Amino acid sequence: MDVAENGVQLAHDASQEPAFLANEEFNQNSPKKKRRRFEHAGETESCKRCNCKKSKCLKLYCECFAAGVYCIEPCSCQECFNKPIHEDTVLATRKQIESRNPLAFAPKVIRSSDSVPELGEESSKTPASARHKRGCNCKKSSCLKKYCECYQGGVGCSISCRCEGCKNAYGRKDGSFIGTEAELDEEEAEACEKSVAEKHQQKIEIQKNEEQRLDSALPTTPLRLSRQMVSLPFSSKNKPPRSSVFSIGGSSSGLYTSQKLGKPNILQPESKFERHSQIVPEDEMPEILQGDGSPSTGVKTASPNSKRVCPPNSDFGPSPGRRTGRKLILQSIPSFPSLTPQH
DNA sequence: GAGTTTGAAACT
DNA sequence: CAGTTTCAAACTC
Repeated sequence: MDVAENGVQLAHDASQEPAFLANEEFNQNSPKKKRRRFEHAGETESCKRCNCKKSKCLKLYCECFAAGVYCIEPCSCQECFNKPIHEDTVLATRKQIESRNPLAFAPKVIRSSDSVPELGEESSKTPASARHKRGCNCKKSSCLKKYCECYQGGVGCSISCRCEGCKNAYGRKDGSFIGTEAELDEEEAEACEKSVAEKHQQKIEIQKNEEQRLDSALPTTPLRLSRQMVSLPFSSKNKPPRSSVFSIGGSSSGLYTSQKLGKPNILQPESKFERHSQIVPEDEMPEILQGDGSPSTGVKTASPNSKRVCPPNSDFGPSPGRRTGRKLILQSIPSFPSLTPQH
């Protein structure tokens, strides 16, 4: 039924709406440019976008919407309402969803190196350095495919999962770690590993450095925010920064950021995340975690091929923003900023 | 590329 | 809260 309608009622609240994405209006309704995920081919620029047909991109089914970003050109969605033009609808809908589930837009994968929200106990058992917020409910995939949100996020299953026959390579529900991440790396590890395995194993050092910086700022905050969906490659290509370049858009970071600083952050106790988004100068640092992070550090990724895959949510939640080339780290954006109950 | 499978999200 | 339906991604052919 009408999602839009329902949402509208709340719309007035949207007045606070932050800057969503910068945008103009991109009708990408053209079904022609169907571009699935980054599959194998165009990992370069088209990392991933949604392909919604019925949800109008106003439900969590839509990855863009779920991630808190507007749909942009590469999307192949139809009847998309997840655009700046329909800002109020989007915000209203989000509110509605959040009212139902406050954590709906929170990062699904929570890095719990040290601070585990609630599943603290198992955190010690699970090897993975992160955990899925709600846990999966897989029955047939054995948590070995991307159907599994835990697996997809590169994290192990935890007791919160209700999966059956869990074989999650990143860590099973029962705590038995399959151990060898090596296993992973054969497969798509290439993709994810960059975020996961690699991180855990090789780049520990770098990670430390980085994390110190980032984490220090946000101890508990999921980094998922660091979505670097920048399509900067245009810099030289001169591709018109179609509004869609959400990201650095100056005012908008790509997420529907409502920067109400005083908001009660559910996950983030500290309300002081200013949007000092640390933007990594792309000129200098193309990709931090990417693997090729910095040659100088020497800790580079082990992957022979420097294929940069853009994991949907490598380690931080499904981020539509793939690390295309450079990354913009906005650590400050509240994960589910958008609409916090203003009361 | 079309069709199938899968599990989250949404709905009842 | 549990069962069912809807949905879009992941996957297979």
